[in-house]
Amino acid sequence: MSCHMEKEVNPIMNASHEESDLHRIRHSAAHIMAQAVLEIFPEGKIAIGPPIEDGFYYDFDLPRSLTPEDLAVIEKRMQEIIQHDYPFEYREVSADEARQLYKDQPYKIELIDGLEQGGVDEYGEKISEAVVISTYRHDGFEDLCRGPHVASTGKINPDAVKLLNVAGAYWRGDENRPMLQRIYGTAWETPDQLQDYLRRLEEAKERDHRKLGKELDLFVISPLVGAGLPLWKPKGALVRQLLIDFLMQTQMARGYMPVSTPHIGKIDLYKTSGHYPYYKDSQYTPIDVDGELFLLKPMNCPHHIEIYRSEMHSYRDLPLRVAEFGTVYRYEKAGELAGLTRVRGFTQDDAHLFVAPDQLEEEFIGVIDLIRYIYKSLGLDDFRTRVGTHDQEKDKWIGDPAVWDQAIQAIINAAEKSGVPYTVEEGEAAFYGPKLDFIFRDVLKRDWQLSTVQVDNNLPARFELEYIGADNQPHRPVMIHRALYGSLERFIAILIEQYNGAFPVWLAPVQAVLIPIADRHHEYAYRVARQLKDAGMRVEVDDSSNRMNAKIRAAQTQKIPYMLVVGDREAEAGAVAVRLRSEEDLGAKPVGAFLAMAKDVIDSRSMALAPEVEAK
RNA sequence: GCCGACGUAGCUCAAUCGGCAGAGCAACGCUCUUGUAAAGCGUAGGUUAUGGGUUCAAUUCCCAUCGUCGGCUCCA
Repeated sequence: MSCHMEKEVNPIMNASHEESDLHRIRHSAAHIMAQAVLEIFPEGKIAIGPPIEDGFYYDFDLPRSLTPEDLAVIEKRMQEIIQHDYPFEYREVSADEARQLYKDQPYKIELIDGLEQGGVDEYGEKISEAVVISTYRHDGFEDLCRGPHVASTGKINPDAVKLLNVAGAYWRGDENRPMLQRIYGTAWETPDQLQDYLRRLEEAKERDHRKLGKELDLFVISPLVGAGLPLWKPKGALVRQLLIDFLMQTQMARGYMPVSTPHIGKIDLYKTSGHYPYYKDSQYTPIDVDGELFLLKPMNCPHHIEIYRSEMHSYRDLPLRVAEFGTVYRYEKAGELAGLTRVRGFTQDDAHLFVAPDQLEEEFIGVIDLIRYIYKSLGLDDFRTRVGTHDQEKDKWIGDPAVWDQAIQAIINAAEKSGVPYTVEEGEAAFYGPKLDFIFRDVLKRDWQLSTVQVDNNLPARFELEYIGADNQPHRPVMIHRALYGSLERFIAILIEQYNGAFPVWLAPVQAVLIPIADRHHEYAYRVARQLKDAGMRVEVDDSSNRMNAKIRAAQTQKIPYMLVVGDREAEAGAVAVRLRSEEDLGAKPVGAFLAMAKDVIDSRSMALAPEVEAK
């Protein structure tokens, strides 16, 4: 539930390309790999092996763990099989024939049972009726499969296939079932495409926020403090603070009011809210304070509600918007932690809007507008939105269906009027109400749910919230939970990767570095630095004994937007020689002219470093 | 939590079969006073993640713990 959870959307595979050549190649490569593995481990059991985005995998139950050396052997054997150019032969079999064929393969038997009963297909997806059971055979290997495949193994380019890694995976994705070994591979039409893909993987590694965070001194995670509890170093904390200030200022201009609440609260608070005990598993053990139990807060909403309840409200007060950068703590299993994207303590840019029911749509429009403004300011333009509605069939939601329908309609109307493209996805709602999520696709083509706007009629009821209407009667407000950055930690991780560490000037921890050529230029460099600092810029002087070239290299590595070289000529002219991190040389400029240009770039939150120069 | 890999100086990495723990960068000192991506020389820096075990001898082999990475599961 949520008060906006940081939910991550995994890379989505586009299912509509089943018939494509790449799909066939990858599916066929999976079969060939399974053959090669079974040749090495004749007693091995095979599970499933589908194509996926960028490649394929196959799951095995083997007598021992696979090593990287095994992968090399398997890959070599795959290439031989490919070169033999065995045809793929399709045939249909009855369930009994299939069971006979795979009598030593318990996972296949389970799949066959599923196919026969019309329950689930070989990928575990629901199918409505019994399907034809088919196999594909090449060389001596016959696998249960609906296809399609390439005509023969030789249609695959042996130099465009590569096995990548081994990983554990539960059979049927169920943690109560056996852990299998999954081999991931990638396959393309040409060796060039494979090389491109491998290069993309390398690039992703270079952009990784964990690597850049270290190199740029943004944050550190200390095992002594604890896993999943990041520490912000001065430069990272500065970026974080700038993002907080930007959003808070923007929000206040739009009628939000800042509030601030503590990190713990009585367990009774969460019992009233309904969060406890249903979400016990992701909460930490309660703290005993003089015999009374307190929880580290896993969400901010109950605290905010108590602020609302602390006084009487008139309909004239609504919408009432309270906002806080609130740090919450949630238990994540050790193996799930990852850099800043999955942590145990994180800060939400949380806001709760208390509105009259008839204000819902308009308030939603306002939130959508705010989100789009912030995204645009940060250069995040590749996103889509999703209206999450309740699952019609399951009993996973609470409340009056008519109220749900009203809320969904309000959200859709707001999306329509705002002109944001959206999809409606059943079953994606919070259990207490529908929501609108903003899903951002990053430079590495991964999808992340960033912003979420959720309608809640449940908490107002549980806490018996009221406002006095124009009719002098008490009425129940509707709550909107809203997070824009979501988790500040995750958001900054995404920004670091999006910018590849090169923050726009207004966000750059150091905006300019003065590079004196010789010691005799230090005094002038300090004077210019003082002038820029007085104007509000974040400036450093590199007064090390290094050569100018080394200073430039250091600044480039730190992705500092402006390098201001000062030597005899500049000192005499009252100028700075401006080099941009994008490697453009703007030449010498009077200090005042540089400052005016930089201030303009900063104040406008421009993504570019200078007018007429492209963002980089 | 589960499967697997890994953990050596602040950072990036070496160290043959179990036989004296090393380099580059960074730091510090000295020299050089420099014009758009790394000047030269020197100094210092280590309980090889932590704890235990095997051994004449452990960075190396074994066990446990902590942490990281790739996945799986989970993500209010």
